[in-house]
This record gives sequence, C-alpha cells and structure tokens, in this order.
Amino acid sequence: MAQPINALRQAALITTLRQCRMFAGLPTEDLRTIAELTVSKSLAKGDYLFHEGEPVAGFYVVQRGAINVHRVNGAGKEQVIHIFRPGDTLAEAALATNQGYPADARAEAASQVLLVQKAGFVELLRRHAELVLRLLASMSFHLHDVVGQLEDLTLKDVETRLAHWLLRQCPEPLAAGPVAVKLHHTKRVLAAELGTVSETLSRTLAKFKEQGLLKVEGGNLTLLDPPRLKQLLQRHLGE
Amino acid sequence: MAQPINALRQAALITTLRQCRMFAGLPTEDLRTIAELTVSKSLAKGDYLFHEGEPVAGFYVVQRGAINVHRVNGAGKEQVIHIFRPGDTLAEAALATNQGYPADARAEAASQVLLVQKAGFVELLRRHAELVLRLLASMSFHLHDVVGQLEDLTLKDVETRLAHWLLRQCPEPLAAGPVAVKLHHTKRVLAAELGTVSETLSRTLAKFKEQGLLKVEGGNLTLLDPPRLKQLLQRHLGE
DNA sequence: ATCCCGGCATGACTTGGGTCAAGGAATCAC
DNA sequence: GTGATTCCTTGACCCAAGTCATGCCGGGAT
Repeated sequence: MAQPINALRQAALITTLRQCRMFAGLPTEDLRTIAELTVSKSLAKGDYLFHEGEPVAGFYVVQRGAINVHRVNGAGKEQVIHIFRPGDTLAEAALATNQGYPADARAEAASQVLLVQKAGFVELLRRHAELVLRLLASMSFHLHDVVGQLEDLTLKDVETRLAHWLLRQCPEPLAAGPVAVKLHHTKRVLAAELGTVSETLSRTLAKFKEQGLLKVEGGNLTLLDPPRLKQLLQRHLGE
Repeated sequence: MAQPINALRQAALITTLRQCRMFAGLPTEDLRTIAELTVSKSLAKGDYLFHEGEPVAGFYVVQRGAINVHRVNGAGKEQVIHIFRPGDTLAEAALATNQGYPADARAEAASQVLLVQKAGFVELLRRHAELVLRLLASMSFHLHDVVGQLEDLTLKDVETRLAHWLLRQCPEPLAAGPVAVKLHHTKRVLAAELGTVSETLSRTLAKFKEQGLLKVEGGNLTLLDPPRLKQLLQRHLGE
C-alpha cells in the first residue's frame, strides 16, 4: 500500500491536500506523511465509492467531480445526505466506528478522489492534537448539517425547503437584484436532496415562476428578487 | 469555576464519570482531572439545558433523568433528535464548533447533569489521544444515529417507523414469545421522536393491536409476536 | 435525418397523515 | 373529596405531495 511515490506525484498530492479545509495550513512535513497514506481512485459517473455497511478502508478527499452520499430504501428511493465537491472530505466519521460506512456513496459525475487509509491515519491522530481538533470540527459540521436536514424534512414543506435551498446558494450579503444560481446536477438529484421527487420540484419551481420570483433556463436559475423570496421563507417559518 | 471540591463529592463524581461509555476504563487520575472541569446542574421537568444557537459552555453527562434534544419549527412542532439517559454524553459535537449549540435540550423529567467545561477539556484532549478517539467514536455514533433517522423519516411511513422502533426496544436475540416494552415518556414524545403526532401514533398502535401484534396498557406495551412484527417490517422495507 | 433515451413538465388521481373537535381516563392541586 | 389539567383515543375532514401516464424537447448514436 505505502509504496514509494515519485516526487512530482507527491507534490501534486500535497497541493490537493492543502486545498481542503481539513488540512489547510498544516506544515508540509505533515502533509507528506498524510500523502503517503493515500491511494488515488478514479470513478466514472455512476460508480460507487462504497456501499452502506461495507468495512471501512478510510475516509476520502474529493479532488474532482462530485460524490453523492445517500441512503436508499427498499423501493429504490434515495435520500441525498450530502453532495461532496472538490476540497471536501467525507466519511471521517467512519474512522472511529466498526459498523462500516453508514450510507452509500456514488460519483454523480466523473470523479477523482483520494482514499486516506484508516490505520495509518488513526496512528497519526494519536500524535497530532491539531489534526484531531480539525477532524472534530469537520464532524461537528457534518452533524450540524444533517441535523439541519432532519429539521427541514420533518418540519417544513417542499416550497419552504426549496426557498431555503435557493437562498443558501446566494452569496452573502443578499443582493437586492437578480442572482444567478447554477444547478450542478439534474433536477432529479436536487429533488432527492430536498427529500422529494422531480415532479414536485417542477411544480414548485413553476409556482415560484408564476410569482415572478424566478426564471428557469435549463440548469440556470435566476432569482429575480431574492429579498422577496426571503420574505416568503420567513413568512412560512413563522407560522 | 474550578473550585476545590471535597473528597467525598469528588469520589461520587468519578463514579458517575466512570459509568459513562466515554470515560469508562480511564485511569482514576484522568477522571480526577475531568472531575475538576465539571459543574453539576439540577433541572426540573421542563427546564431547558440550552437553546439552539447559544454559546457553547461545554458538553454534558446525564446523571439522572432524561434530556430531550430536539429542533422546533415556527409553528412550535418539535422533532426529537435523541433522548439522552443516564450515562450518555451529549453535545460533544459543540466542542469543536463556534456556531453554538445546534438544537434545543430540555429535561423530560427531573434531571441531574454534569457540564464538562469546554476550555479545559479541549486542553485535555490535546494531551490525550485515547480520549480523543473515544470522543470521535461517540460523535460517529451520534452521526450514524441521525443519518438513520433521516432515512427513516424520508423513506418510510409511520407504521414502518413504529415497527422499527418497537423492535429496537427488544433485547437481542429476538425472543419468539411476548416482550414487554416500557414507554419512558408520554406518547406525545414518542410521536415526536417518530416524526409524527400523537393522534397518528394512537391510530398506528391501534392498527397493531387489531392485528394481534401488540397489547397496550398505559405506558406498558407488550409485543405479542415479535417475529411476526419483524416480518411485517421487512415486508414494508422490501417494496 | 431518424431513432432512442433521459430529462423535464403537466395533468389526473390517490393517499398518508396532519388538523380539528369531542369525549373518556388518568393525574394533580388544594 | 372535586375541580382542573393533561393525556389519550377516535371520528370526520382536508391537503400536500407522491404516483401514474402522456407528451415534448434536446442530444447522442448510427
């Protein structure tokens, strides 16, 4: 596993590692150690990175593409938990568990990921308090995120969830004028993220269009009046 | 804050700490250090331990009672995230975040908790790899749990969720004969845990009763035929 | 060009489950 | 005790959103 890697390749790896929040700012020496624990993987669109319950090899860093982490029920319906993009780390939580991966992960587009192997990394953690705190922070963040979704899905309707999602795509502070929002995937995937189906998403988008809040051109959305959308959201939350 | 505490009290604290998974098996010396970071709190039924977004003082160990961690929407409907009982630790994730507590926590009954103060504990973590791994494990567990709930709530109907919940209350391996299940709280709370309301829970319990799967006497449930309930569950999951 | 297939939109229909309302049962306050 | 709450159950009703079916559009592939 920990084969010698040539210097060029190592330098590239280190550059990648440095770009993700979890490792940003670590001394190069540490990055080198981590680089030696990694294995690079290419995935075609639709390939699975892991399935729920599989034994844990380690956690992953996304280099290129997009990884869709989700759960599936018996009927084949998927609930997207999160879509990870370049620079994100995923499945850190699996490091400290022996229950296997808690969900499925599939490449939503052609992707490149790094596997950071569990055994070596846990060893590194033992000696590296700074890294540990980052790992904790990253897991806190995921937990916070999932709890937020839990609330959304149980306590809000689709219209509210979509409004919320749209507003999260806007840069802060919220512009008064039109804001372009790009859909990175198909509407079907966005629907699964919102815990609904594509038909309902279509209808809800149409509803926003009618109200003059939104323009839709394929995967390019334009929020015509972000503040009014925000009002709508708060009206929904407040009752 | 870190006042001297008398020996008797310290011994009691250490006993409590030892009883929770997170600290079980640590050397007494470490427990003593941790004990010095803790503040004890009593809560009456209905008191809030913290609210969503409040600055983080630390994490908690439940000594007595039950702590209901949940989110609320504008209409006042609550979604229970988890109910913590004696020996459990909660809000560890908040240690590594500066976003404040991610949810509300309220005593579901008269309770006693220990606050382990953030600042000192993070310092301890820096020097204590073993403890870090436990903390990671505990957070992994919570994350796994929440992800499971997320799946349940989006992908399954109330009948399935209740069946699932009931079967989780049974000891392994599953007995063929009747199993008693005690409801620790009101049915309203269980309903919130299952992401529904008490009326629907009543109806679903009634449905199980009609099918001869269940007997209900106030807060004491009896599963009359666990294997058949399990069959029902798997039938629902498989389609 | 033409055939296909996947994504998307829309209409018609169905349904799980939430809301409202009313009546019992159990618990608490005093 | 007796009134006052709170909890639970049941029925009637309704609505958000899922399912099913149809048809259009746009992009490969051949």
